[in-house]
Amino acid sequence: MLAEILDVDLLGRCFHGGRLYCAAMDERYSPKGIEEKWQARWREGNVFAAEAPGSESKPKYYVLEMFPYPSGRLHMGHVRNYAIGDVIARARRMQGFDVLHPMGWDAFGLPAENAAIKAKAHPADWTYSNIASMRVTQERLGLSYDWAREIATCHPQYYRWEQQLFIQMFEKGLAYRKGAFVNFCPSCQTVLANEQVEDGRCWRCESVVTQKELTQWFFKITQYAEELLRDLDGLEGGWPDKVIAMQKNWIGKSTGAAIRFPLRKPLADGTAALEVFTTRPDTLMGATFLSIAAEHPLLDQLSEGSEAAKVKAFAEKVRSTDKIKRGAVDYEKEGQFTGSYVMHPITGRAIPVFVANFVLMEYGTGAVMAVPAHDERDFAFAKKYGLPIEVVIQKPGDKLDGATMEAAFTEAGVLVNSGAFDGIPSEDAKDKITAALARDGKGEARVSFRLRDWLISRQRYWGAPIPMIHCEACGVVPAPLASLPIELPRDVEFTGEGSPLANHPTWSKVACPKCGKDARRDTDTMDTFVESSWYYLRFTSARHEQGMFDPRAAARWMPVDQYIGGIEHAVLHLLYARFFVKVLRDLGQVKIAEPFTRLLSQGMVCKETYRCPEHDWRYPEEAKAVEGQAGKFICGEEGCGKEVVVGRSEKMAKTKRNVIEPLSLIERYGADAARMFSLFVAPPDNTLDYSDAAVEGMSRFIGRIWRYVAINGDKLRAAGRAAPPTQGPPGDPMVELVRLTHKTIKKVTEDTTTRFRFNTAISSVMELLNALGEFKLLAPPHFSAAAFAVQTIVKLLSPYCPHVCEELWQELGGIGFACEQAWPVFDPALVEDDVITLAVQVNGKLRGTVSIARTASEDEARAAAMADKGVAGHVEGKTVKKVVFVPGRLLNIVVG
RNA sequence: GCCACUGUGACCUAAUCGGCAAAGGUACUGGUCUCAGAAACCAGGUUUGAGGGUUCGAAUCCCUCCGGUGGUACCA
Repeated sequence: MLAEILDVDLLGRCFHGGRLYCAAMDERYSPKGIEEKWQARWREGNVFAAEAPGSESKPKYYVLEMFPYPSGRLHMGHVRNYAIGDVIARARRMQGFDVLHPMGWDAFGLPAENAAIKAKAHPADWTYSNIASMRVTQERLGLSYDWAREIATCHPQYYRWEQQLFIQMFEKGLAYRKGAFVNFCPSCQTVLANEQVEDGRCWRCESVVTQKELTQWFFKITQYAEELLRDLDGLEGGWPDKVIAMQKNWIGKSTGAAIRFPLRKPLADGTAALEVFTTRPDTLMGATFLSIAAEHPLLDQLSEGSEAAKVKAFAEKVRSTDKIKRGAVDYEKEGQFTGSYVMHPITGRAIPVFVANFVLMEYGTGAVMAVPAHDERDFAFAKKYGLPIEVVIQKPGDKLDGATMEAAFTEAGVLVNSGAFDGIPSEDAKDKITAALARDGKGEARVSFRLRDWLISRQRYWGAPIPMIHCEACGVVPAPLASLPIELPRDVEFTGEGSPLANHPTWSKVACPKCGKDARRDTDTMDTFVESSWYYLRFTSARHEQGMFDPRAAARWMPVDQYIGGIEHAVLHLLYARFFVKVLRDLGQVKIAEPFTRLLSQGMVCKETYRCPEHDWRYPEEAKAVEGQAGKFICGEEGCGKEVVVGRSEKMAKTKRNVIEPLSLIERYGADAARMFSLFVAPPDNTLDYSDAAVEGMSRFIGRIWRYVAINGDKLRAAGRAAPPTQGPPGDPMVELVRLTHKTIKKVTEDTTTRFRFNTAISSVMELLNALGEFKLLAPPHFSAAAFAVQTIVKLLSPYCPHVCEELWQELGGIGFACEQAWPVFDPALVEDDVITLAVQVNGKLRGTVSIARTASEDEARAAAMADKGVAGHVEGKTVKKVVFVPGRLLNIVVG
C-alpha cells in the first residue's frame, strides 16, 4: 500500500478510506518472521545455558523430557512432550532457578539397521541425518534447550563409558552369562528381554516370539528387586500412582515357602528331593501330587519306565507351543505322569509327580505342590486325571467335602485333616507349618519375585559392542580399559541374515589380554535400553572425558527434578534407569538412590480416522470437508468423491494415516499456537484429541492479546512501570482489574509449577484478558492498571507461547528478554476480596446470596441473610433448628 | 479373571479441604460492522452414567450396578 493514501491518527494507526488498515504494529497477529527472529536472538544471547556465569548461587532445577529415537520425523506426541517440559523449564528459569534442560538422541536401534538393509544407507549416516532434520523441527518449536549438552548415544564418546560400566558390572558379578531359554524374535533376528515381550509378541515389530536355548549376557537386576520395590514408596506423590502400581506388579513380590519333597528313589545325579515354591504352605497337608514344568532340568531323570516315552513326547509338545497359546485363557490344562514319586515331607505318603503344561520354569522353582481342594488349576487338573482332592482348609460355617465340591476353595479358613495343625486359622498356619518344616530342614520361608534378570545381548550391529573377549584358554575376559571404546566397524554388509558383527571377516579377531593368544571379541551388542538407563547422568557433564559423568556435576544436578515422558515406558525404561542408579551408587559414583523425583506421564495424542470405501485410510489432507455439513468428508482422490467413514479418535499412527505433521502445523499456525494447543486442550495426563478448530481457537486467543497491545500500545507504554492503583472505592474497576491480575498470578503459578494443569493456567489468563477487554482506558491511572495486567499476562504466558511474548514485551517497552524477566509475584492481600458473595441456603437449597465483608461474623451474616427477601420467605413461620456457617463461603439455615 | 484409573452442556474441559456446578475453549444460533463475505466484537442454552447410603449440605466420601481406558494374566 502506498504511503500517500494512508491517514495516520494520533495513535499511529493507519487508516485508508476511513477504515483501519494497518498500524505501526500490525493488528493481525502473524507468527511468520516473529518466531525465527526470537529463536535467533535467544541463540545469540545464549539464554538457555545451564551453569551460566553467576548461576552458582541459584538453586538448581533439572527438567528432562525422554529423549527421542531419531526416526527422522517428529510427531505430535513429541510436540506435546516437549511443550510440557519447556513450560516447566522456562517458568523455573524465570523463578530464579539455574535450569538444566537438555536434549539428545537415543540413537542406537534396529530401524537404522533395517534402513541399511532396505536403502543401502549406512546406519550411522541414516541416524545422523535424521537427527539433523528432527532438530530443525525442535528448534522451530522454540524449545529452550541447552544445545551445548546435546548427546547421541551412538557416538563412541558416549558408549565407551557404557562399555566401561559393563566391565565394572562384570567384575562385581552384576553382568553375567548364562544359558537359558530366551525370547527370540524371528523378525528382528535377535533375543529380547522379558519386559520387551508383550502378549507373547515383540514390543517393536509384534512378531510372535519363540523360545531358544542360548547363552546370553544378563544384568542381575533381581539382586535389586527388594530395593526397587521398597523405594517405590518414596516416589509416591511424585510419580503417578498408575506407574508405581505397574512397577510393583512387574516386580511381583510374593512371600511363601520353599518346601522339599524327598524322592522315593534318588536320581542318577544324586538329587534326593524336589523343591517347590508355594505361597500357601498352610495347605501343605492337602498336597496330593506334584506338577513340574516341561522345561524342568530333572524331567528326563524323573521319567520312569513305561512313562518315559510319553513324558518326552508331552514335554516336546509343550515346549514347541508358542507363548501366546500357552498364555491363552482357554489353554487346556494337561499333564503326564512321570512315573516317579516323592514323599510328603510330613506324612511320608507317596505322591505322584506329573509334568504339566501350565507350570512355568521361569517362576519359583519350576515345580509346584498341587493342592486340588484349594487351588483352581490343581482342582481342574485333579478332576481331569482322577487325582484325589483332600480338603484341609474348612470354609467358615460350611462343610466342604473333596468328593462333592465343584470348585476349589481358595480363601482363608481353619485347618482340618492336618494332624497337629488342626483348628489353626489358615493365615497363622502359614508361619507355623513353615517353621515346622524349617526345624526339620525340609523347607524354609522364601520370597519369590516375578522380576527376572535383564537379558541384554542383541545379535545386531547398531548397538554398543559388549566389551568382552572369548579366549579358549582363559575363558571370558574383559577388554582392557585402555582399549575402549570398542568401536563398531564401519565396513559392514547388511544382508538381513545373522549378526553383521559375527559375519565381519576380521573385526572379532583379537589377542587375548591375558595370554596373548588368538581370541575372539563378543559380537553381540547391548540392548538399546542400556543407553537410556544413564543418559540423564551424562547430560550433567556431556563432554566429560574422564568417565561416564563428572561426579561433581552429577552431585549438583541429580536427581532429575521433573521427568516427562510417555506411559509406554512405565515399566521398561523407568525400571532399568532406577536399577542403574542403584548400581552406580554401589559403585560409589552417585550418592542418590533414585534418578527421578517427579514423573509426569503424558497421555497419547489421538485423532479421528478417515477411511474411503475405495481408497482405504486417508490422510487428513486427503479428505475434503463437505460445506455446510459439519463432520462430513469426501475422499479427495481424483474422480472418487465418495463419502469417507469418520472413525473414532485413535492414537496417531502412520498405518491409519490419522497423523498431523508438526512442521505443517507450525507453518499454518505458528509454533506458539501449536504449543498452546497441546497444553490447553486437555490436562497433560489425558489423551489429547487433535482438532483444527482447537488449534484455531488458540491462534485466535494469541491474536486477541496481540490486538489489544497493537491498539492500546501507546497508552500502555505511557503508563510504563508506574505502580498500579490498589486502593479505591468499592467496586472500582481499576482496583478490581489489579486484584484479578494478582489472582491470575497465583493461579498460573500454582498450575504451572506445582499442579501441572497447564489447561487451567491458560484459561485463567483468558479470563484476565476478557476482563481487560471490558475495562475502559479513560485516564492515565487506568492505563497503568491495564499496563500492569498486560505486562503480567506477557510474563505469565512467556513459558507457553514464548515468541509472541517476546515481541509483545518489546512492544510494551520492556527491557531485555521476556523469558528472562522475574516471574510475577502476587500480593496475598490482593487475592482475597474484602467483600465477598455469601451463599445463603435454607435446608441445603440455595435461596439467595448476600454481599458481605469477608471477615463478617455468623451473626452479621445471619442478619444480612434475613434481610434477603428470598431467604426470609423460606424461613418465616418456621423454627430455626440449626445454622451452619462457613466463614467467607456460605450460611445454611436449617428449619423445621 | 485380577489390579488401577475414569464417567460433568453438542464436544474438550474446570470446580485445589464435603460448601453458590459449570470458569475457559470449540461448535451452534442470533446480532453489530460490511454492497457482500472474511475477520473482529456483543448476546444466548444443562443439572454431574444409574440406584442407594452418610451429611445441615455430595460432581467430590461409602456401597451396588452399568459403561470406558490402561496394566496384567495360568506367578503356584
